[in-house]
Amino acid sequence: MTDEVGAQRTKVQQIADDLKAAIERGDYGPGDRLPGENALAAQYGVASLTARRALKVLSTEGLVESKKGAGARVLSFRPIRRRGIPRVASGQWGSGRSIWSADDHRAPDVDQITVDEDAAPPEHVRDVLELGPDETACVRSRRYVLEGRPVMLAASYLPQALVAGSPITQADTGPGGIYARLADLGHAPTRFREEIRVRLPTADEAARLSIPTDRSVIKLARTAFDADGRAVEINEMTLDSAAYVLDYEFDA
Amino acid sequence: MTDEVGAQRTKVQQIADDLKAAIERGDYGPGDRLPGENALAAQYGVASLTARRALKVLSTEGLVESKKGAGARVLSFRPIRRRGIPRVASGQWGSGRSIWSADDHRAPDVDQITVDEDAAPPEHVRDVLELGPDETACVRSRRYVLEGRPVMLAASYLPQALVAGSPITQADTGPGGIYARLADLGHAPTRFREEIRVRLPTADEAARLSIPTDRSVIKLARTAFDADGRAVEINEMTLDSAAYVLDYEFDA
DNA sequence: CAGTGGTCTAGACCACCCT
DNA sequence: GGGTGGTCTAGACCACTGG
Repeated sequence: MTDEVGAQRTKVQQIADDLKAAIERGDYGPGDRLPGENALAAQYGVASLTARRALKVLSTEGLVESKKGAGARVLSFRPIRRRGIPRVASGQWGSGRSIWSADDHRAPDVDQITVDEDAAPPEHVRDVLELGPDETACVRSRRYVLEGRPVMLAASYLPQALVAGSPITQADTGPGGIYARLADLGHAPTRFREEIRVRLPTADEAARLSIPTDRSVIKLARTAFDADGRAVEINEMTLDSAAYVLDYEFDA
Repeated sequence: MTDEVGAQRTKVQQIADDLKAAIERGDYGPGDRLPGENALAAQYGVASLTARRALKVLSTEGLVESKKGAGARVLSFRPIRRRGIPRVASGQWGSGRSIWSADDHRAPDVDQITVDEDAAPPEHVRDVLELGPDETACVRSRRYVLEGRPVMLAASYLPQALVAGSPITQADTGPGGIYARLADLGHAPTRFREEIRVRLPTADEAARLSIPTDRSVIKLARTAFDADGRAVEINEMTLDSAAYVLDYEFDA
């Protein structure tokens, strides 16, 4: 007996596991359509709602994409590797193998770009940036799309008083991006903190990322500090949790 | 107009948002029982299944705990901050201090401890540890429980040939833990890589963590390299995604 | 033992896709 | 227009909790 206490499978899980195994075996390749809920219901002798819930599991996990009129189609899943700490002297360590295969080097498209002056940024942003009661923030928002698939939302907050008049308030920040411009202003980032949480997306996040509402997103907040220890930027990122592998490499 | 394309709310979302707002307002404090599905169904004029799905959203998010005979009770949510980098910095593990004391100030209990010789570790573990076809791995598995709530599973893999006969193969590894013993063996970890993924739990993981099957877990794989660049340990952690904030701090 | 949530069935209406 | 998934209703049985 291989029964595990508490690990008893429901019908939904049974069917979902079967489908996953079939995909893994290659019975269904990328772009192929899985059996519909009615076909599955007939095949397994269950109600169609039960079959649907099994399909829903796969779409929540990001293995398939379910569209209304069409069926559930298998996605070609190639996670993106995001290196949190830039490589320095990578030579000998570059050969260390990683646990999960994932891709680098694919440049995403960027759209939905907005640059605004925000008089009322979130409270935690005000706190970390140490904004006075009348101070505003410069907010740079954008969306990253890889191979037609939205994978990340990002919103950078900077003290408006610090960046007013600089290219940071323009759509195009020039070579080197925001950090190079902060350096021009005498506030080059020297230290970073990244904080990671996982939660369900808001309705708006789910819509902009084109993910089901029960697919988790990774909230990744990076704070940049200048040499004086002042927080000069907060970048709040929202990642499709099925699309990313995060990577941090550091010395003891 | 504040209409957002694709952000239209379903009844389930409406009810779930109302309940969340009520909890946030303090209408329901930690330990309080939310209205049952029948009460909600009557109150909103919807089917009980619809009300249940709203409650399910909250339990997926970790705001409440739903038990069969009892209702859905509000949890006191205090996420654990796990500092990725200082917690393994040298000096922390040489001094007999436990790794967890570098984290929050709350020390978890550890149970479900097993130490085994595993002849067939997962393929990616074989690869990274560069195990030969006949080599085995030492697997140290345990579960961390904080304030009665399971929050993390962990399994460390080490080359059996490297650690055979050392305290690493014992339940109690002595002061400083695994890393201090690896240092005794001349393979002190000098560099670490942490890789982070998010996915749905397996039935077994969900059972051991006592979380619903649709609550995501964070898979955190830490690889430790010695001075020669050899991978000497892989620690595969499985975190309740609602219980943790991960934190990485580093210089530019 | 009454009430609860967990799972499942049977069937409905709608919006959307594809042919 | 037929088939699909998304949402919802109405009702059933079971396992478990609590008084």
